Amino acid sequence: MQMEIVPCRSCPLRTLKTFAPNSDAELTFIQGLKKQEINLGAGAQILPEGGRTGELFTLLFGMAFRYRTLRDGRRQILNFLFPGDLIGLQEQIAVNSPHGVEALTDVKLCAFAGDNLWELYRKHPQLGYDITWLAAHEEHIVDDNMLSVGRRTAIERIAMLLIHMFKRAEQSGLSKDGSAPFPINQQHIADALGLSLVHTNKTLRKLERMGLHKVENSRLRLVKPAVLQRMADYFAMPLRARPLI
Amino acid sequence: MQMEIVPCRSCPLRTLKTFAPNSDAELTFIQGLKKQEINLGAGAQILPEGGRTGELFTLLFGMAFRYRTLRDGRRQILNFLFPGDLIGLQEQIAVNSPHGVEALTDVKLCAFAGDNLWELYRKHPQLGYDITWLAAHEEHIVDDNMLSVGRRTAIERIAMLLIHMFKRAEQSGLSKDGSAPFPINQQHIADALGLSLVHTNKTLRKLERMGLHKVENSRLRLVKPAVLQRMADYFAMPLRARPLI
DNA sequence: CGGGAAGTTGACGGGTCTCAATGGCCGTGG
DNA sequence: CCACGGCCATTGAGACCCGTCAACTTCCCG
Repeated sequence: MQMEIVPCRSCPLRTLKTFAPNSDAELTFIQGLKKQEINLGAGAQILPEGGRTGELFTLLFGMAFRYRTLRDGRRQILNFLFPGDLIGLQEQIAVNSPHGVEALTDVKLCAFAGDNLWELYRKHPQLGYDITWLAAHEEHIVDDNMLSVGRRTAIERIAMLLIHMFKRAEQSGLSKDGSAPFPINQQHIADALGLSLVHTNKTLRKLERMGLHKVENSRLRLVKPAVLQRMADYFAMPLRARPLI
Repeated sequence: MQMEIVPCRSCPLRTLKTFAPNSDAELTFIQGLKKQEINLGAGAQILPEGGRTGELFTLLFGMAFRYRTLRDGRRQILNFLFPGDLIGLQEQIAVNSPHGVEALTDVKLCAFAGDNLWELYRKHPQLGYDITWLAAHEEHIVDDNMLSVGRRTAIERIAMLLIHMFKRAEQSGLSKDGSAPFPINQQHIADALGLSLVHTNKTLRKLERMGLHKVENSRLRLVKPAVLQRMADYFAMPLRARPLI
């Protein structure tokens, strides 16, 4: 899993138009914050639920998800994480991490010491603003999921999840030839949508039989995106270019 | 509804131990940001869903809620807002407000011009950090609700909501004599928990008949908080004193 | 006294859950 | 090379939680 460390300046993510450019001074500073690069395998716990690491990560490569569980094991996936997403911000405000983060694929993380965060705000206010932006953006995604889980029917929820995963992968430069990586199983989908595994399977198959999407080799293809969007009452908001720390 | 404007320095909220103190310079700066004080009646739209005001508010007095709706009218309440909560931060990252905010009681708002936000980060990085804290904290609350809506049963959800509302009111200095303001009707509860109105009513009555709580005169009293907490698998995280902008 | 909003209750139907069994795929070890 | 086990996907049957429909009451306020 070990690979040479990439300088922030030539981070491959920065070539994507999804991300806003940073000044030279900012890049130098970010590089200074970077403590190490961490590679983990699929299934690894990036943050333990209820634990504490004090570290802050940026996901550089791969996918992951945030989750919480009840004592009897029921699990709720809060949102999925894509390259460029920040991990561990909520830990900064609480004594313990309120949620766990688990890798879906092999991942590469950029690790910062959490106690450097204050220095960032002081020396580079723009980067502070960017972190707020990322926090607000993640909340927006959770809001989206909340609307699904609370008020959409099972078939609408699944349609929504398919669209959402596809769009996010596209924005992260992960899709090609009209298909996006889809490294999750039906249990993940069920836990993200507040459904049972069995009902998730049946609903997913129904959509597939209707010819709206296809999953092959852990890749997702939206065959009739317009129908899916109508079904899910999907509406995307235009966003600023997102910051990358 | 009009009342005289309170200087931030003598804001009654600042006497609560819930909130972290600010330096003199910060208070002066915050006072400078303050554009006006706005009073609205119960039921007023503070932020229109899908609209745009560009303003940022702090809720000084009263309660409100954030929500999103589907085109056919299904509504999901994302979280409830208490004094000290920031309103409109997500608007800063998007072209339009992704959610609506509605007043539950008569409210008093402290209005800032949204485009001053950048100045705040530049001149008072600590306040920038505080805003990130508030954003992360609100996300944590939405995470909590997400776990309820996705994975708790109806009775567990309602127990959770009762505990949560009570604790939040306590922290905001709103409770007295062991009872907290409860300015919401059963439709609000249903929309917050992803339940139907009828089922919410039946479940709420069941808890009341079990003698676990009481609602009288729009005030909530937890009669057997320990039982409710066990029922809901409730666990509160210790937090830093929260910032107040 | 009238009317509307909110709460309450019963009956019924259905969407979703649970239980259970089967098959495919794949890595491992004999 | 094949047997085996484990993970995942799939499917059917039946139960139950929760939604919908509808009627009625209570409360408040004009």
